[in-house]
Amino acid sequence: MLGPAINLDAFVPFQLSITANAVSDVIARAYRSRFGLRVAEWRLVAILAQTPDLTPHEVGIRARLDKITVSRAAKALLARELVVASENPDDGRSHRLTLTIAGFRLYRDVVPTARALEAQMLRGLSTDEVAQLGALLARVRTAAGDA
Amino acid sequence: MLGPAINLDAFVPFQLSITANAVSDVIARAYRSRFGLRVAEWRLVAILAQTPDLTPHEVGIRARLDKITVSRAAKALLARELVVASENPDDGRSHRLTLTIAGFRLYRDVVPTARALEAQMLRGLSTDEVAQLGALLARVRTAAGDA
DNA sequence: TATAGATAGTTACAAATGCAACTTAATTGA
DNA sequence: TCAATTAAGTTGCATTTGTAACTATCTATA
Repeated sequence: MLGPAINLDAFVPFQLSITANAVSDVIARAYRSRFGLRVAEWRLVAILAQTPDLTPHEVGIRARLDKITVSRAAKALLARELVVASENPDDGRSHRLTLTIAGFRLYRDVVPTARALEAQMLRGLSTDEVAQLGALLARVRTAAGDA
Repeated sequence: MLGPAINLDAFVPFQLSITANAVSDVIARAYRSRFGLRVAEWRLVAILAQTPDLTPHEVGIRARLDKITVSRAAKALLARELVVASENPDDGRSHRLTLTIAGFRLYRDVVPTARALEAQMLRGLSTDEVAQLGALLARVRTAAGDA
């Protein structure tokens, strides 16, 4: 072996992957079982709750989801009438997505769960440590070439 | 809305997910294109390089992979003769996995790439910050109920 | 020492994800 | 202005991943 072997447990990409998986497993199961939402759908809801009338393209940028995933998530939400699509006067290829009243209601119901799960995962971390974690992740993301 | 809305960008599970995805995209593509390995297969190789003669069950624990994923990864590595299976004298249901010479050679070839990718993602972080990130991730993992 | 229950691992099937091609519309620039 | 190129979004197909059921073996205990 030229150079030291790799101990997986000390390998940051591994740590990151297993942590994100552990967290997202818990969250994905909770959203699905309680609200019938996949994570991508939840992201759409959360984004549209803050900013209505976004195109799928704009949603994708904010949610960090590719266009196919946005398309499928939007399809599911449209079918459940949690979202409506309206014409986009600026671009005929596209349309604008907005939450319906039911969509907002769902969002309002999900938020406490989302907050509680986040709090559970961050229990034991101080406010400073949470901020540190966020900052470190942002720097890693940039270095990894966040697309 | 009861309580504040959720800003996805400030939501730790979201930050964690998009960071892990950004990192694992880069890594998965590199391993696959350069060595024909998926991430799970790479984990098996890395673990068996450190500790030979592990059962799939033991590999799964160390690699944080479920038994199906280990089974499939082992199948692929066995087919490429990067790994061999031998009888497990302690348990007839199981077997022991070990890297072949070719497996070790592959490992040796992958390590520099793995190190370089990790370094790229951690560029700009001090040694202390890397340690901090690792420690914070470990604590989040535990709180998320690392299975 | 039978036998019931649990565990290791694989296989078969279902669901989700990713890629490529397609449609429609906008943009560019002769 | 009118091709040629680019971009938004969707659909279909292939690959990947996850779930359930199954076989074989081990463990516990009556």
